[in-house]
Amino acid sequence: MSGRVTSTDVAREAGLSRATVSYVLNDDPRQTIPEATRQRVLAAAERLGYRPYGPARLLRGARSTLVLMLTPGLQRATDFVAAGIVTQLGMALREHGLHLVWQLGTEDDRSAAMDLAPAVVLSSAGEGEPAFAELTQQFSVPVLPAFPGLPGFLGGAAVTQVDHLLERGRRVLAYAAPPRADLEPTSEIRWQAIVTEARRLGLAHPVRLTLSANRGEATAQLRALLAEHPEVDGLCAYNDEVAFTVLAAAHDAGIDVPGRIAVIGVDNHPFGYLAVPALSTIESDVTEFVTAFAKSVAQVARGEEGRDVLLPSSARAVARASS
Amino acid sequence: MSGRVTSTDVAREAGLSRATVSYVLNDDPRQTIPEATRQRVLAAAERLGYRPYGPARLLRGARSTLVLMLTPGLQRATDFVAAGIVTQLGMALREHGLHLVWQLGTEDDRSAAMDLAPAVVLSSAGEGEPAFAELTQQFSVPVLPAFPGLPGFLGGAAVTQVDHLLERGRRVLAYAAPPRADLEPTSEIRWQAIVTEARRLGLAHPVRLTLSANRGEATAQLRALLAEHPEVDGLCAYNDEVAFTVLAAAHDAGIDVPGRIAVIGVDNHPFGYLAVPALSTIESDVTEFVTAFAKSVAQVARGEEGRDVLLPSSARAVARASS
DNA sequence: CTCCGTCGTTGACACGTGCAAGTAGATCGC
DNA sequence: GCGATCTACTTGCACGTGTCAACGACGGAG
Repeated sequence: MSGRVTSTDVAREAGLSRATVSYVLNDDPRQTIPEATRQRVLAAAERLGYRPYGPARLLRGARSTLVLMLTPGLQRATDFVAAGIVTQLGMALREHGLHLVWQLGTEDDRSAAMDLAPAVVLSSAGEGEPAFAELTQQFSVPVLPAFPGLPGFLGGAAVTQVDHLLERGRRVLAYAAPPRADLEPTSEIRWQAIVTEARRLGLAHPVRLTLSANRGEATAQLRALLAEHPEVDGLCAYNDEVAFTVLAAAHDAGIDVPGRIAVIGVDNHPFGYLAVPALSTIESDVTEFVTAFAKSVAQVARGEEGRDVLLPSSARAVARASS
Repeated sequence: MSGRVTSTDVAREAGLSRATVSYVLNDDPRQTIPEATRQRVLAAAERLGYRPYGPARLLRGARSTLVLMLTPGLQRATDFVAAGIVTQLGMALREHGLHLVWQLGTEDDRSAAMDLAPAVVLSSAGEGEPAFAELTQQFSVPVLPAFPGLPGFLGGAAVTQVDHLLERGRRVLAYAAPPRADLEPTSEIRWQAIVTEARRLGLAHPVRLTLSANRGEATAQLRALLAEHPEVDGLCAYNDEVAFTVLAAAHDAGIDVPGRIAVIGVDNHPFGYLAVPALSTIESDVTEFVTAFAKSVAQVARGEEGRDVLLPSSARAVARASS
């Protein structure tokens, strides 16, 4: 590396020592520096385009400003919820002087974070999972769950779905699960929450259906479901994508929504507003979570014990034409 | 930092010098090391859980394995195209020994990359934009456009839209632009490509419409458009989100799609398959771009001159019920 | 004039690593 | 038998930074 401008260069340019330069640029309050030399250093630094070299200051013992977020890839369109949280979190952390960087892909790639030496690592793996403990060991850095309290968050949305359909006068519910096997754990949480809430409200035990991703098959499945369970009049979908599948199937089967059956999704995907009929859904306001979580992460980054923050377990129904 | 295990610790544990430890762990081919000591070092390192400290090796002059991607936040659901490219690129770069990290948000935050000292920076800003030159100056690191040849990419999709509608027997086209002002530059590229292709094919000059995000307003707009231009029988949407708006408006207005007007979007959003009617769209295969681009980035990271790689300007029509 | 405190500045060290150069001891060539 | 080569290591420097302790100058107090 020949091209790097070091603080030694600045010192030479300003005709001062490197120490003085360092004191000026970090404006160390314990040092008294006359305005004249201050300006001299600043001018020299500006002239040379000096930028302190991160690795060197880290080596010296400075705390990193980096927060590393580890998640699997963004394959599905519905991952936009997580993407939104990450985006917001990045902005919130910036106000604490921290910088969020995001690494997609398999989490077992340990060498990744070596070069960047983050202050904190956020992992999408839940706190209980084995991958989590492994990470803590791998980095010599605190590891936090990226989405703490996720089960409550997921369950809360499902509960709100049931409450909303009850308000709309529905009494016998179905649950549409996604076809992807890797979503099974989350789907199970939603399903259990729906079952529990239905029981609490004195409703009939809900019917569960794993909906095909194929439109024709989904149509047949929906027809069969309503034939077999004619009393079903409301449907909670795993998320808006599954809800879209239900709407498409209902349209193709000539089933009236919400006349014959009411449908509600989760996520408040922007396309839901444009569905036929417009899709009712559940929206979760995560802004207060994000700000609280950012503060907690900042504490951990400073070496303190971070306060526990959980994703909100309450959610809001967005009522549209499909329910 | 008390807790860090250094190579000195490993050396002491193995009863050898630090240099030997370094040679073993980096298996330096210029050194001959007997298997016995080799194992001794490896065992000691394993026992202590030693992980070399990235900043220190960077300081020593090692090349960083990090590639920093800078883009604005992922707000809109349609950003999933970019998200997909980023995900794929991350995997491709890993095969070159590089690690992609992604920072969302405003690009003017220069201090961000300081701590992580990347080998290359990828900016979503186009090569021509002023922000681009600024970045190159700010980092002392090569900056590449994250999506090179974006105009051709965008135009190619639009051209394919026109060709497809012509194949379907449509002769007079409309173009539906998005309401967001920040998309205007991209939208203009699409519009120009459509105009040019229509002229080349001897079609009438297309009609341009900036569609409201409000469903009711969009319905009125679409009605007015078809009343004013009764000869219009095909519509190219800016992307699938706008196309969804068109489909919703057509449904609400009682306009038959594709009977009265054929509609085609861009992006191949997964929800398009579930639209009413199923949305025709344009799909671009970026895998060969991604692999070629990853190779180019790896060259630049090694200090060589990277070969120019462009996003594909050709695209494929996905024909569904809406056209 | 001497002593001492303050101000402004500097030399020197440490952080953890990679690698060039050097060094004992063993082995080889003649 | 003795220098030359080779093996298996070690000593030591450099990377760029933050900061402690020291140091000269200077001015005021006695």
